[in-house]
Order: sequence, then structure tokens, then C-alpha cells
Amino acid sequence: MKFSKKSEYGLRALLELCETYGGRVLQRHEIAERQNIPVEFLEQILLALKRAGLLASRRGVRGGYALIKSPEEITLGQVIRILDGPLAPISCVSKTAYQKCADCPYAAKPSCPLQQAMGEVRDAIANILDHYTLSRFAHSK
Amino acid sequence: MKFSKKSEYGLRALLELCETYGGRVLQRHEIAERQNIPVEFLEQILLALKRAGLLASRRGVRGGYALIKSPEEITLGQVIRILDGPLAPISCVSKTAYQKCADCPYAAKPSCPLQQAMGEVRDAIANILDHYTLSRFAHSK
DNA sequence: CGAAATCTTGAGCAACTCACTAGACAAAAT
DNA sequence: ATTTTGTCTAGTGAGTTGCTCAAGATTTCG
Repeated sequence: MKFSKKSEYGLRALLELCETYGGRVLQRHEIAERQNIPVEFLEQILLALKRAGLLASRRGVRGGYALIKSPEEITLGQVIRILDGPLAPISCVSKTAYQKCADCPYAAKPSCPLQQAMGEVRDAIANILDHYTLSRFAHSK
Repeated sequence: MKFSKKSEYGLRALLELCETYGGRVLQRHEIAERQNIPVEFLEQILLALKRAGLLASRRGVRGGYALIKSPEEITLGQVIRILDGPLAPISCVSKTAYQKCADCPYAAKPSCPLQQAMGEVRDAIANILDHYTLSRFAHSK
């Protein structure tokens, strides 16, 4: 029931990018050094965030990465879903990636006790993370 | 950010055991069949729950497993921690298994933004699961 | 007592995921 | 043209997950 390093590194990297938002770009090695993250691994994370539309990048000599959206528009939930997949603790209660349980005897029935409990958990997690913006995140530093 | 099959199977097995609480014992194959769980795998789960003091067992011809505590006294949080380990999404916010982050630059500082956000998540999860009893769980079936 | 039924223990294993590494390639600046 | 950056794809070692197997211990019943 843990978040991966990917999410953790991703959030820490965004923390740095929030600071220079609207200003200069940051290069991967700058982020990596300040946040103590293996640079090639960080790269994959930054690229994923770029593909998801959160970051822009420029190659070449004065290249680097920059936030493309304002920190108020980005939530921790978004970031974690990009890097770690759905938040739901079991897939039959996921709203973004629902999947019917294959082996659960309650799958066919009208209600499943597990689903009810896990649904509450999912909602609680999503409620926090989908309302926690990067601006608040970065500001609490 | 998922719970394992172990927790899922464990909870489903306890669902069955709640039904016969105070009455007869259940054998692993009965539970396995009804809940559609591989019997040898289930066994490991039942033994873990036994070692944790939730179940009693008897060997031999009329043997089987039975709940040793009342369903009101057992919470989903307890069960999941037994089978899956701590609930916290990152170990630096775990109350039952705290561990200082090795590489985080905020580890030394007075406050860490990640810790604050993840702490809220941890509390929300624990709040639900540590108050959700097996009796409520089984009753919602 | 002895056989059958059941739990107990420990080991093993294939597939997968995680965290990271490496290397070739593309584009931008000088 | 060369250097500096990002881009992409693939690989890899360690660990975890989900499960299987086999040998043993204990209880009941005939």
C-alpha cells in the first residue's frame, strides 16, 4: 500500500519546478542534484510528466524543463495517477480504471462488502489528493 | 497503491468465519471453495491470522479454523496490517513503522511538504480502516 | 492401535514490478 | 561543426507477489 519512488521523485521534482515557474527553465541535472535523485531515472519521470501535458522542455545548449500549467491547476492526485496509476486500493473500486474482479464471489451479486469499504478508502484518498494543489504543496515547504 | 491479494483473500475468508462465529469451525477447503481462493495460499493467510491472535485452529479429523475474537473487536485496519504491512503511503509518515527517508533533502529540515500531504492521506486511510469492524463488514454483505 | 483427515512448516518458483542504467539519437546554440 | 542539452528504447539486478509442493504433526474414529 505504498506509493512508488517514481511518484515521490516526481513530486519532489515538481517542487523545484514550481519555484522557477514563470521564470527560467531547469535542467534535469539541476533538479537531480538538488533533490538527490538519480538523473537518468528522473529523466523518465520528467518525460512522463511532459507527455501528460504538465511540462514543456527545450533541447540543446540552454535547454531544460519548465512547468506549463500554473501550480494552482495541478493536483497531487493528477501527478500520482500519471506516475503510479490509479489511486484505488483495489481495481473494482477505481473510478479512473475500473475492472471487475475475476474471482470474487460477490462480483456477480448486487453488493460486495469489500467494495463498500474500499470505496470509502478510495474516496478519502482521492478527496485529499485531488484537492491538494502543487501551489499548496510547494508553499508548505 | 494497491492492497495485495493476501489482504483481499484474508478479508474474504474472515467474512466466512464471521458467519460461523460462536458456532462450528470451518475447514480451509470450505473457505477456499466458497470464496474461490487457492487453498494452499489461503492456508498461509489463515496461519498468519492465527499467529496474530485472531483465529484458533484444531487439527485432525474434525479440525478447522474459527474466529477467536468477536467481529466487533476486529478492524479491517488490523487485518490489512497483519497481511500487507503498514498502511502509510510512504514510510516517513507511518505511525506503526516509521522510517526516516534516506535521500530526501527535507529529511533533516523542520518540515517536509511531502510528509504533510502524505500524512493527511495516511490519517484518512487509517481513520476509515481502523474503525471499520468485521461485524460491519460482514453485515454489509 | 492404526488409518484417515486435518492443520503446520518450510522450501521453492515463475512471473512480475521496481528502481535504475546504458546507449544511440535528435535538436538547439555557439 | 561541435557541444550541450533533451528523447527514446531497451536492458538489468534485486525484490515482491501469488502460488505450489512435500514432509510432518496432531486429532478423531473405527
